[in-house]
Amino acid sequence: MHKRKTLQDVALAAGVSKMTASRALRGDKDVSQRSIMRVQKAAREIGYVGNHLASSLAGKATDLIGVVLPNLENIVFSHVLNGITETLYGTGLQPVCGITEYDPEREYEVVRNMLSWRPTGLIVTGLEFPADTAKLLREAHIPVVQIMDTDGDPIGGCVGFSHHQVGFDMAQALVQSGRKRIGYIGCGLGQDNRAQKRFDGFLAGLQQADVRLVAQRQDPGFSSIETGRHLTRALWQDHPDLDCIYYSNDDLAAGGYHHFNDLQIAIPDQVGLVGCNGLDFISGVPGRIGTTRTPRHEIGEAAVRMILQAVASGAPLAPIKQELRPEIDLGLIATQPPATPDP
Amino acid sequence: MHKRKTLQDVALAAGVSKMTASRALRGDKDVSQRSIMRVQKAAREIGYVGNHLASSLAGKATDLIGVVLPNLENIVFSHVLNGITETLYGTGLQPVCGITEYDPEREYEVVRNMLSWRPTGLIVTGLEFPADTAKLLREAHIPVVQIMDTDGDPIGGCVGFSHHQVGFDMAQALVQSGRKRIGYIGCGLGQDNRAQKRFDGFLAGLQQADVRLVAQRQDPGFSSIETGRHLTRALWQDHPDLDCIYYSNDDLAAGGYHHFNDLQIAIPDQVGLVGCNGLDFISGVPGRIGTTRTPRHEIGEAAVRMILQAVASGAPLAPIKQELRPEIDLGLIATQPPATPDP
DNA sequence: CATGGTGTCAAAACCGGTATCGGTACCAGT
DNA sequence: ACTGGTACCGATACCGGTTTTGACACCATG
Repeated sequence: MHKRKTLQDVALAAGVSKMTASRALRGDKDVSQRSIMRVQKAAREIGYVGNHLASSLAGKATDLIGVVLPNLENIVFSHVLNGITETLYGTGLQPVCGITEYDPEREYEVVRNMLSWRPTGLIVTGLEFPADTAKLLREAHIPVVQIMDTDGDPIGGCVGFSHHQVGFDMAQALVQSGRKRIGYIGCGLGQDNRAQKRFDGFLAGLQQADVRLVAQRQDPGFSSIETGRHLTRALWQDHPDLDCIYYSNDDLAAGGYHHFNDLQIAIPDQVGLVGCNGLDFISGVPGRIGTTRTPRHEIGEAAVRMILQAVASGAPLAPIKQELRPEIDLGLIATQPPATPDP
Repeated sequence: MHKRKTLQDVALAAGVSKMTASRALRGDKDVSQRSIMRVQKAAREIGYVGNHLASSLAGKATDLIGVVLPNLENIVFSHVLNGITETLYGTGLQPVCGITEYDPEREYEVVRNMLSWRPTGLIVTGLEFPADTAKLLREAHIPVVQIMDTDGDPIGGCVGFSHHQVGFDMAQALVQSGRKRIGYIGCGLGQDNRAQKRFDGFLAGLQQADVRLVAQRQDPGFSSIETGRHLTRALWQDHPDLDCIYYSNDDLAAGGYHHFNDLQIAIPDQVGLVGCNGLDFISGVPGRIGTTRTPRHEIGEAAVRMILQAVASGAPLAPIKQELRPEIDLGLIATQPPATPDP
């Protein structure tokens, strides 16, 4: 077994005590310039790499920010994580990421595991948690920020947007632009309650406008372009009179886009497609697919800022909601009425 | 300041010693069933959450696997990370992820920071490292696995594929399928030397087939569908006689696809598009865009297995390469000769 | 010259666990 | 009754840093 270099070794090599070496490396005061030089030189020469375990244990505070996300295949969360990472860069803090796969049990384990590293702050996804997980978060005594969703009561800080509102607004916008025969295609509703909230809001929006949802297709699995294509085919076969389809996200909408493209059905003239998230794909076909541009990167940023502020002030994070308004982009749907307008 | 519950508190509440409590919670032997029950009950009641810092420091081994990736916006690396996470799940080990943004200096910091957590193993991206970073890796005395690339000499384990070969094979395949007037579009060549390797291999493959690259367009930034569209427009304006474009990745190819779609130029009849990675988008337009399907999830899996094996055997990881062959899929290009064949 | 402040450093206590080792208590064998 | 083995438990010494405390040298001041 190899014996790693320790601070003691550095001190020995530099001819000072452990303490002085520690202070010198951390840039503490009360160390002579001469000692600093010698310690740094010694550390470099013997290839010393500090031990975060020891320093964090002794210092009672780590430089970790726990981030709990449901999934990383979904690029939405990658973007959030990126926002977090970028904002954290340079602050001396570091993100540690845990994945739950939308599994509450796994989520509990991940949160617990995070907390056992005594992080400085914690960012978790969503507002709803099982009782035991919520207990952990409440009693963590560190700043906790819940992200992505604002439809509910946060435990600590909260940054995101209302998915219900997003669905509602989109329904209203579609009806206003003249679409009346609207279908819905969604994925993973059982696991992802935010998609469910959007759908609920969408239905509420339609109802308020006195428009009925013509039909829907749902799939329990993860969303993908492929799935979007299949569901669209199925829905269209039964309801070729639709003038608009609302998808629970952009991946599915992209699948629909390809399907209608193959059929040479004009988008959005004959049928309008609307997704959610404003992914790269959407800007690849400018104006063709409507979407709600969600501020993913910004959510990551805001969450970090909330934590930084709480850490700086030393006060625990009170339940505060920060609402970031997503932006609806109907693209060409906004300007082009459906090809076969309602009588 | 709030005082966190410690093992001592649990022990006190359970009426046993700290040691017994420790053993009971970890499922060590030499503890009576009665003590186990009482300790577990006490721990639950006072809401005890272990301290990984302390246990790792005392136990001389963490349950961490460091993962160093250049970027997470790029879904390729998300997939790798997912493969790692999934394979690690249930082993008791946990991934910690660091992002370098292709910046060597930042990479050094990230690796150093990782090592300071004394992880059980380390997974890093790529084969080439600056001298100081390489030194860190060599002297880490833990299993190090380098992923994504096999064109070079690894420090420890190595899982990936040859990007040179991928480019080379694609060139050969395209020429064999009858494409002769070939252009190239790429991104971020300065930072991402794997894209550069593919390009080099591609050129070598063309040369061997006695075909000259007609033209190329490159952009220093990150790849995106938008960028692919712009570069394609630019390239096509100057060279409307191309019968094939090779893109450094699928995002760019998707941009090209949209561009030609708008122009109503037949794909792949008039111009064939080929990317790299086999992303979801490609299967969304089946057969229309060629690609090289890279085993991203598998790379993550294999890297973890290498580390697990090294940990189990206790031996340091010798420089071993594991080559995973990507799979070329030309789609319709394979069966449809270009519309205006070479005379 | 005594006094006190300042800059520099080292010894010791401590952070919250685990490894080690040496005890008890209890039972079976003789 | 004595021995030996086994199951269980706890005191103690760490792990590798940081914080605290205090000592010492040096200088300026009254």
